[in-house]
Order: sequence, then structure tokens, then C-alpha cells
Amino acid sequence: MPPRLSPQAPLACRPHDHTRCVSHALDEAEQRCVTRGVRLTELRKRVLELVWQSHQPLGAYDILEQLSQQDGRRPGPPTVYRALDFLLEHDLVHRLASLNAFIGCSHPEHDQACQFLICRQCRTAVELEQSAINQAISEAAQGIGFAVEQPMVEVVGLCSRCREDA
Amino acid sequence: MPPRLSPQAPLACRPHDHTRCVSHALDEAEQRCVTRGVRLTELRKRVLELVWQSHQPLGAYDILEQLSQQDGRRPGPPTVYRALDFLLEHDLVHRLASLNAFIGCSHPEHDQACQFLICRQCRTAVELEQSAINQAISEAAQGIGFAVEQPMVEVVGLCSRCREDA
DNA sequence: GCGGAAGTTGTAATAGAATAACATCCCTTT
DNA sequence: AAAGGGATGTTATTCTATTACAACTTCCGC
Ligand SMILES: [Zn+2]
Ligand SMILES: [Zn+2]
Ligand SMILES: [Zn+2]
Ligand SMILES: [Zn+2]
Repeated sequence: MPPRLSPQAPLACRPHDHTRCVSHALDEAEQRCVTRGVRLTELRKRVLELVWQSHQPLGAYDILEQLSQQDGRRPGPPTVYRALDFLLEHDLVHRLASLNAFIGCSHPEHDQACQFLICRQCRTAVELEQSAINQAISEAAQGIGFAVEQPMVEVVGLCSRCREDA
Repeated sequence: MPPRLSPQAPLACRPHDHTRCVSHALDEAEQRCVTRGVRLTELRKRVLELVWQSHQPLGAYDILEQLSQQDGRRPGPPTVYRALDFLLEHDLVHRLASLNAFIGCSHPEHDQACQFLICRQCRTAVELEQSAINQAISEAAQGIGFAVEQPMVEVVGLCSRCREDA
């Protein structure tokens, strides 16, 4: 009998009903856009849905590709980047600089900066919101008089599932 | 009388004799290459010197540009990227993913992962090596069974000097 | 010295990611 | 209907990085 995944493994790394992740994310997005008085247009919703198709970050050109497969004809890069900019602005997706890729935001309300753990094998990215990390950064910055504005933490490694597979 | 820079401001944010930064970095590099049995060729040394011309991260194509101005004719991008790859491999420079740019490594011996504080105004980047940050990341990762390999921390904000100028 | 092997650089072409500039369309408000 | 703002379409371009192959240099055994 194969080793089971440790119970603390995040949802993204375990088999799960991902349709619930997607519908939850879309619902949240609709709601947030209403609250903020902005429009979650059809295009933006489709892009958000594509980003949420898995827990693995997706490149802008992958999104473009899939959009064009759905429609038959492909829009230009600006169309996708504009949708992504909108989603970024409203904290519905995040951009991972180390991968040049985008991933759906899994934290409904952002009371603080988030961090990402990225598996180099299965490419799954898990979003954290650890105050201990943010505090450690703030304190270090404060020590040299630096005012933190956008802390970015992207950790490459092996997720629990891939460690067990090895 | 204008406010003085706080004493804890890192060297990079204060007026200082930068020629010493450069010569120290080059000496260290020479030495490390000897130790490791690899060659710090003329090209690699020139690229390292260019990266060290300031405490602001430099793009690969900026390096290319400056190389070609020195020589009259410009090498291809691979020439520069190969030199950078070598320097990265031996921890003589770092790549900042959030800027697509490179900066000289200011930590002689890397006993642990480093972090960067990047000023959005003057573009100065300061390298830290804070065990508290690394520990906070390790602990968070451990909590969900993730094995950290390459933690990347790049913090955008305002350096002490630019805060006072404002 | 000679020949080969490994390492280094040169060169041309291409891939990949993101933006600029401008046109068009759509929705809302008057 | 007209006007304005927001959203999308379109084309071209910029910036970043890599692939593939050729040429050259250094080092080492012979
Ligand atoms: Zn899911
Ligand atoms: Zn994995
Ligand atoms: Zn200096
Ligand atoms: Zn500054």
C-alpha cells in the first residue's frame, strides 16, 4: 500500500473537486466587482476561468491560445493583458514574476501580503498568507530604514505530493 | 538644516567610495574562481564590472549596449547571457526576477538564501541575508509539507534616502 | 611541437513576454 | 439621437531570452 499524503497537504496538492474551486472563485469575483462598482465582462470572466482551470500558473500566451481555440479566431496579446491587468488590479489573480505566469487568487480578503510555494515538478503553486513571514520582512526592512510597499515571496521547491512520489 | 540619513542606512543608499565596492567584488571573484577551479575570463570580468558599476540592477541588454560601446562592435545576446549564467552559477551576481535585471552579489560567502530590498524611486537594490526571514519561510513550508529549495524574496518599497528626500 | 578534447566566444535566427498607438465598438447618460 | 467613457480589436514594435551551429582558445597527453 502506497504512502498516503500527509493531512496537512493543501487542497491544491490533493485530489479534490476542483469545480468547486472554480465556481467559488467566480462567485467571489462577481461579488467583489459589484462591491467595487466595476464590470466583470464576459472576456474578463473567461480569462479568470482559464486562469482557474488548475492550480498551476498559466502564461498569458497560453491563455491567448485557449481563448482562440474556443472562438476560432485569436485576439491580440493586448486583449489578454488588459483583462489580466484588470484582474490583478482587483486582486482576483496574481502574477508570479519567477514564472512570467498568472494564477487565481485564493484569498478572499487580502488583509496582508501573500506568498507562493511553487513545486518545480508538478508546477502547482500554493498561496500563503503568513504574518510571520511578513513580519520578518518588515522588521528587517525597518532595521535599515526601508519602507516596504510590495513584498514578493516566491519559493521554489517540492510539494508534499511530489516528495512522496519520489 | 536638512535631515541626515539615518545611520542604519546601508552603504548602497549613502554616498560612498564605490570604487572600493567594485575592486573588492572583483578581488573576491578572482579568488572564488581560483578556489573553484574555473576561469574568470576577460569577458566575464568585464560583465561583472559592468554589473557592479552601481547598486542598481542592470538589464542584460544594457550590459550588451555598454559592451558594444566599449568595443565598437556588439556581440550577440548569447555572449552576454552566457557570461551572466557563469556569474550566476558561481554566486557572483543575482538575477532579480521582478525586474528582469542583474546585480552584483555583495555577500562573500552564502551560508543561506538572500533577500532584496528594491527602491522603486532610485532603483537601488540592497541584498540582505536574514535568517529570520528564511526561518519564517521554512516553517510555513514545513507546515504544509513543502520542501524549500530556492526561496526568492524581492521587496519593492522606498529606501531610507528616498524617504527623506520626499 | 602535435593532435585532440574541453571549454569559450562569435553569429544568425528564433522564441517568448509585454507594450504602444490607434481604431472600433458598446454601453450609459442626457 | 448625441455624446462620452469604458472596453475590445488590430497592427506593429519593444524587450527578454534561447537554440543551433561555427570558430577559436586553452589545456593536456603524446
Ligand atoms: Zn482546486
Ligand atoms: Zn508537486
Ligand atoms: Zn558601492
Ligand atoms: Zn531610493
